[in-house]
Amino acid sequence: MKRITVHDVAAQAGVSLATVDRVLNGRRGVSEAMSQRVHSTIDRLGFTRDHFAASLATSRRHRFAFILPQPDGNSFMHALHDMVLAQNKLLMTRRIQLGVMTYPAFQATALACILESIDAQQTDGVAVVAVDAPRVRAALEQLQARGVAVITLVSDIASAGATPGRLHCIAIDNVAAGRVAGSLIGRLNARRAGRVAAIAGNLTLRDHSERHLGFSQVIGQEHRPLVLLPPAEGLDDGPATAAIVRRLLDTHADLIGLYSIGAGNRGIIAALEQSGRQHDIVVVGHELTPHTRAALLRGAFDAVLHQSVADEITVAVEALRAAADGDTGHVPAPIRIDIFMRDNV
Amino acid sequence: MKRITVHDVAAQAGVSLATVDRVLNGRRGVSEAMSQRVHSTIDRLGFTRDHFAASLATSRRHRFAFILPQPDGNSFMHALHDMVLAQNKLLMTRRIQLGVMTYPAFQATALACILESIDAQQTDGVAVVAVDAPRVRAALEQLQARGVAVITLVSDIASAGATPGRLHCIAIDNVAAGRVAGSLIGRLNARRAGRVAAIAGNLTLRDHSERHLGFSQVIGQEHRPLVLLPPAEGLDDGPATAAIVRRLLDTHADLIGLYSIGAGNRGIIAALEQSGRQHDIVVVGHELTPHTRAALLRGAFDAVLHQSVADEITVAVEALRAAADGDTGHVPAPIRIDIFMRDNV
DNA sequence: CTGAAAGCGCTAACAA
DNA sequence: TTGTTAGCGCTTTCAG
Repeated sequence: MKRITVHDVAAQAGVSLATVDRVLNGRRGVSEAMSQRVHSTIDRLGFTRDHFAASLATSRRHRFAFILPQPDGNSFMHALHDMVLAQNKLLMTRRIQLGVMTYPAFQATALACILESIDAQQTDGVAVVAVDAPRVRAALEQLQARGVAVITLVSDIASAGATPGRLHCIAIDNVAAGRVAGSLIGRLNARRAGRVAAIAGNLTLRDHSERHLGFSQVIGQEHRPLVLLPPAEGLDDGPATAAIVRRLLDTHADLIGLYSIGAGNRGIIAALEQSGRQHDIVVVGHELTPHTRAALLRGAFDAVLHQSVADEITVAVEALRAAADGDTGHVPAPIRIDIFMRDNV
Repeated sequence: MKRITVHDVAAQAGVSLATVDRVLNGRRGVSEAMSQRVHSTIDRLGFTRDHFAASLATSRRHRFAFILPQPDGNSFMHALHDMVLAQNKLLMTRRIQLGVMTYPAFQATALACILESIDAQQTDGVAVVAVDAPRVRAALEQLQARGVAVITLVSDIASAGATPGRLHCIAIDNVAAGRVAGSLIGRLNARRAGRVAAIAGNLTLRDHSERHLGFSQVIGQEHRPLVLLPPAEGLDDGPATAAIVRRLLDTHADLIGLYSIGAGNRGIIAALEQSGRQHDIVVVGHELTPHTRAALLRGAFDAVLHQSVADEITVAVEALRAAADGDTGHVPAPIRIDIFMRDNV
């Protein structure tokens, strides 16, 4: 019960190894007749290419750059950062090297500068947590023109016109996430009326604005007893979000729902718990971190919407590898919106 | 910028390839001094073993058997079945072969017979959706004694005594899942009182009984306005579960919560929608299938708890491979409890 | 206990 | 257009 190899195929088809290889990899330089013959013996023998041998023979290496905002106090970005480094260790054995570069959060110019400085010779692909700005978009198109595969991660850029600016966007469906938050806050407040608020980091980020869109759709259309306040921006900063929450609590005695669209959850949790009103307000946030997890367990948060950092890195690397190997037609797996509540954290 | 290979390590350490290989794979027959020397040069040079070459050189193949209940009308089991076959195609290229065997659902004896008939020579590992019964347990221990790696999938067996009966259990935390269901039904019924019911397939299955345990804990301890009815068993059968639901609806005008612990969701959905009371009752079920998904979108179901079939197969295969390669110390990744609601399906 | 040499199955120069 | 031939980096006999 031996394995069927290219040798067997070559012998059976009466051709050489090289011909089999050409057919197998769809390379040109094979006559139609030969190609047919090889193909038919391939599936007559039930041959399947050995992935390990193939990878060994092509001594190809890949270098991918991950460009992320500086984590600062942002646990999610911190986790993303760490996960890239962790994956890098594992991927070494598979001939893939990951590098990380960071830019100050929200700073389109800084991000663009980094993108513009990337050496296309040294880099096969780039995954970027994008800031949606013209210069960033231009830099990404430039990179693609120089043969670097580009995907956005977590937050996308606008795709105006014909050229998409990036190959894929690896992220959750943020409008849907906002809708989930809206439904949760609406339904957990069933038979109750009052105001609800949403706090974003920065509404120029596409992920934040998309979440807000979905949220306001659901609250506005399906939960009429709830009144949505105008969105606030806390720049993903703990003290800033805490101040916003304190102001909301002071101003609105009837606040019964709060959606934390971005980061800065530590500030939100602190301000809520200081007020003692955390159990009267349904709170939904994003990204499971030690802080949001603890808040869920204490009942300060009611749900946390999450995107698996591990999945995102895996899918991103896979997409970059496919692109670098010229495998068009690769469709990256969608990233699930995970809902965490007290009992499944 | 060449890759560092075993040759480099051997040369630098002044030993032969074979010696490097021995220390690399922790094989015996190397003096302590040699071992030290090789180890130090390995991390001096920052050598990492090339996964592809290693796999190619060891022409090892693995055959794993998946033993599942017959899907019949059970969409989840059907998906599991299909996923094993799909993964089998992909894994062929990685020298892993997956086989599927089925037994009539719930039938411990039939399952035991299959397990007892497995050829330990032909099989490196077994993943089984278990029925918890003494003879099944004995058969699994027997298999392990004959050198076959055994893991349970989705539903576990009791682990009495010292010998665990299986190496790992790849499944969600079913008690936690039941708790999530309880919290959802309790909280979505806030400020309301009434009865809630749970319908299992068969409470002798550990996954079903664990879910029921978690559910009754939360309802009993945290949602006092809700009264939990005794559990019903529908044998994962559509018509049977439909009949149960109809009886519940007739008997209890104040039914406001329903937890579908097992399968047979099609029957539950049909009976609910026939009654027209589906929007007055908070319904939580398990496993996202075309039917439960549609029910979520229509509002007949309020939430679906899900275990990713793809993840489970992947983790199971990885665990079996590790076991077959003698890699004790491998810890399989936990399976997440996914919560799906209308907007994130 | 250590070393030399022959593959694993596929790919890619280089010839023909 | 087709064939020949030498590896890719590691493992594994089989001698020493």
